[in-house]
This record gives sequence, structure tokens and C-alpha cells, in this order.
Amino acid sequence: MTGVTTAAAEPAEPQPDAPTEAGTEAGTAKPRRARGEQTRQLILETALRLFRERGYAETTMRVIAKEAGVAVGNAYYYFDSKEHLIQGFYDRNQAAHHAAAGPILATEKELAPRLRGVLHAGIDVNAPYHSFAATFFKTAAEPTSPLSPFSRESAPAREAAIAIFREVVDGSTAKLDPELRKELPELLWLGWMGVVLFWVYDKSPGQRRTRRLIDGAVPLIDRLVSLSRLRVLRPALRQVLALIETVRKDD
Amino acid sequence: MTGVTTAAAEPAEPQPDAPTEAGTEAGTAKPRRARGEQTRQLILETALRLFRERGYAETTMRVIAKEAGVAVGNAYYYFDSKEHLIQGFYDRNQAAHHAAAGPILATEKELAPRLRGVLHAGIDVNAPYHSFAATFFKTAAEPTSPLSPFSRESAPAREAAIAIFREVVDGSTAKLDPELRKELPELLWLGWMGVVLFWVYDKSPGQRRTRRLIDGAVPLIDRLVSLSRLRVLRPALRQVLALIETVRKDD
DNA sequence: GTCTATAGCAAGATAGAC
DNA sequence: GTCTATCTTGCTATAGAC
Repeated sequence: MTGVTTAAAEPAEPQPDAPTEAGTEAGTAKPRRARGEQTRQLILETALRLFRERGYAETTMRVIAKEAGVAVGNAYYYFDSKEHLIQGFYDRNQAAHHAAAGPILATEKELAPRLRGVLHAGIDVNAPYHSFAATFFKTAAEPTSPLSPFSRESAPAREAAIAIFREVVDGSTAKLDPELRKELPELLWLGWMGVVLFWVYDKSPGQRRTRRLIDGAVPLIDRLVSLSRLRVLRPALRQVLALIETVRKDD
Repeated sequence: MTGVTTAAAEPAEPQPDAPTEAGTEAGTAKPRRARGEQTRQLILETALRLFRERGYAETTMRVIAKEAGVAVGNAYYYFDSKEHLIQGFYDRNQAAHHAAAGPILATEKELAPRLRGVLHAGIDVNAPYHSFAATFFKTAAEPTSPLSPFSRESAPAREAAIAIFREVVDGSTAKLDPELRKELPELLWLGWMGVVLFWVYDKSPGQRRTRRLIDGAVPLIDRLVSLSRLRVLRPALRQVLALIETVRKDD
């Protein structure tokens, strides 16, 4: 899933570049901010747990605060709104996806397995949250929401996600048309968004249809990318690239 | 665009629950239910008007009731929730799209202009509602919502929409692989969903980027459909069809 | 800077009287 | 069928303790 870099509700943020990965066992330094960070984490953890247990809509801010042992106002001190709690989820899973993709990208050299590995890793990371992802998905789907994967506010997270796919392409041995190579990472990210959309709607046990979609689509993409170098298909490829260019204007 | 003025906003015929009484009913025009139907219509019309004027989220049930001259509880008597009011809008535009597509489908015989006409007609019909479509789009995007285009409840409307694209294909002179011909209507409908998604997010003046997307994508689809008969591409086509088959299972 | 407690508003939704 | 009264919940505001 794409995330959204928040920066919105941060109390005092000098340079919090430290990724919010699980291993934030920074030393005993900065005693002043430590307490706040701890409370923030506590609220977020509690909220995510409750979301997973009872669903997003069914989890009230009152209950989150109560379970976390803080006052409602305190939850709002750290998170501007209930939706902002979702951003925490986004950021975390974005980082987790990147981490999970690491080993594959370091090992595999061919395009297809690289892509396949990254896509499955993305689903792996999100799998535990499938049931409640569906309930809050609509929040992210609203075009005007900063949580939308296409919004200006989520540009940094989006770029980070696209970067993963750029790594997929650039680190592979695949021979590509130069222009296609340039566009492919963003196209693959778009495809990933499609997979996520499919996954959200996927009600099959363990979301196995999504797994099958990935396993079937990756060789297809691989084949199409190879075919794109055929002479008969050059015009079609140019047409695709031209379409992208045309549509992108007027952002 | 394609000269099809839509008369979009006008309620072609809001047929809610035509009870299809088995002729035996007295000819007294069912006085008992008439009043209820009238109230129902009044509430719906008022709601849609306010949605267009002020947006979905900004229109409260209290205001709808007040403007319609009824009590809040009465509105809930007829519509289970605020979201259920959207269903009326949905049905109406579906019918308008079909009507707007009629002339094109009766005139054009080649695949590309048929498809292009139908897509532009769809955008024409929805254009007046773009600003508020974005605000309530999220409700339709929720997978668990009956308003989702993929939900069981919207199956009839979905089938009706797919039927339009079946007409696009079947009424065209295009020569197609039989299997592809069978799948194409649903694929085109999926593509249409993609166009709608793009349109909802399209903030360019008059949503001209969406128009360009259509104008660029249609010839491309046309070309790919033609190319699919090339011998080099047969395996790829088979692969695409196999993927669809695989993914469709487990519905 | 962090946190509590509490009061209150707006709006979606419901209960029960008539 | 229709109403009024009420509940719920996201969210705000304030005043003050450490």
C-alpha cells in the first residue's frame, strides 16, 4: 500500500528522519521527546490493534483512548483526526514492504522473479490487515483526501514506492527500450495499485486469487516487455508511450 | 463530443420498485402506496438536488428532511442510510448512459468509433456531477458497500453496463478471435471502470485529460485487438485469456 | 512540552409514541 | 407513515496539573 508521509500532527519535529521501523530502540538519549514518542506509539499501536480486532468504523476514538489509558484529547494531540491514524499504518507498511523486498532484490537478477518477489512481499506485509483494510479503504479512495495515493500530500510516499519498482527494473538483466525503461517503474507501481485494489476486493480464502493474479500477470508482463522489442510492435509501443505522455500533461 | 447531448440530469424515469402486480389489482391506482411513493420521491429528488448544490458530505440528513418538509425519521423510514440515497443517482445515470449510447451504436459499424462514442457518452452523462461525484466516490469504493460496482447487489446494474459493451463488440465489423470476443465486453467494462476512476481524480478543466485518455486509448485498443491475430502474439493472447480464467475462479 | 478531565457541538442513526 | 426525542460518535474547546 502506498503511504502518506504525515508530518501533520507532529508535536515538535527537529529532524525525525529515523524511519519508523520496528527497531527504534534508540538509546536513552533525548529524554524530553522520548515520552511523547512513547505515548504516540502507544496510541498508534492500540488503535491498529483495535482496528484489526473490530474494524475501523467500529473503533471509536473514545475506546482507543480508554484502551491506551490516555484521554481523548491526548489522542487528538498526537493525531489530528481518526484518519491520521491510518497514515501511521501506511508509513509502517510502506517501510515493511521495502524491508521485505530487500533480500529478493539483492538476490534475484532477472526481471520476472524480482517483480514477482516484490509483489508477493507487498501482499505478505498487508495480509494481516486485509479485513480492516477493506473497511477503511474508502477513506483512501476519496480523491480529495490527503490519504489518496495520488494526492500531493502523499507524493513522498508514492515516490518511495515507485523507487522500489525502479530498483526492480534497474537491477535486472532485462534489455529494454530506453524510453520504456524510463516509464516502466511508474507503470509497475500503477499495476501494483491495481493489485492492491484487487486484493482489497478479494474475498477468497487467504486472498489466493490475488496470489494467482500476481503469478499469472508477472510472466505476462515479462513476455510483453520482451515482445516490445519486436519490430512489428514498435509502433504499438510508441503509441503507448505517446498516450502516457499526452495524458500526463495538465497535472 | 460525438454530438450526443445527453440530457443527463433529467430523471429519465425513476422506477424504484415497480411491484409488477399481477394484473388482478383493482384499477384504483393503489391509493395506499401512492402517498408513500410520493414522499419517497420527494425525499430523493430533494437529496440529489442538494448533493449537486452543496456536495454530498456537506448535505446533512437534517437539511434534506427540512427542505423536503418531512421529519428526519421519515427520511430514514424510506432510506436505510444516507448512502442509500446515492443508489437513485446511480440507476438514473446508468439509464442515461444507455440512452446516450443508442444513436452511436445504431450508426457506427467499426469497433473504434463505437467504443469511442460509448466512452465519451458515459463521460457526458456524468459530467454535470463531477464535483460531487468525487465527494461520494469513496462510499462506492468501499468493498463491503452494496454500492460498490463489484458487489452482489449491483450485479443487475453491472450486467446492464457490460451489455452496452457487448453491443459495442457484437455490432462491430471487427474480426476477432472467438475467445477474445467472448471476454472483450467484460474487459472493456473493466476499462471503463478505469476511465471512471481516472475521471473522478481528473482535476483538469472540463476533465479534458479524461477525454484525451479516451481518444488515445481507443485506437490503441483497436490496434492491439487487430494485432492479437498475428501469429507471434497468439501465445501472449492465450496467456492473457488463461490469466483471466484463472483469476475468475473462486468468485 | 505532555497530559487529564470534562463539557459540548454536529450529524448520522434509532426508538417509540401517535 | 410520520413525528419528536434521544442516542452515538467524531471532533473541538477549555482549564488546568505536572
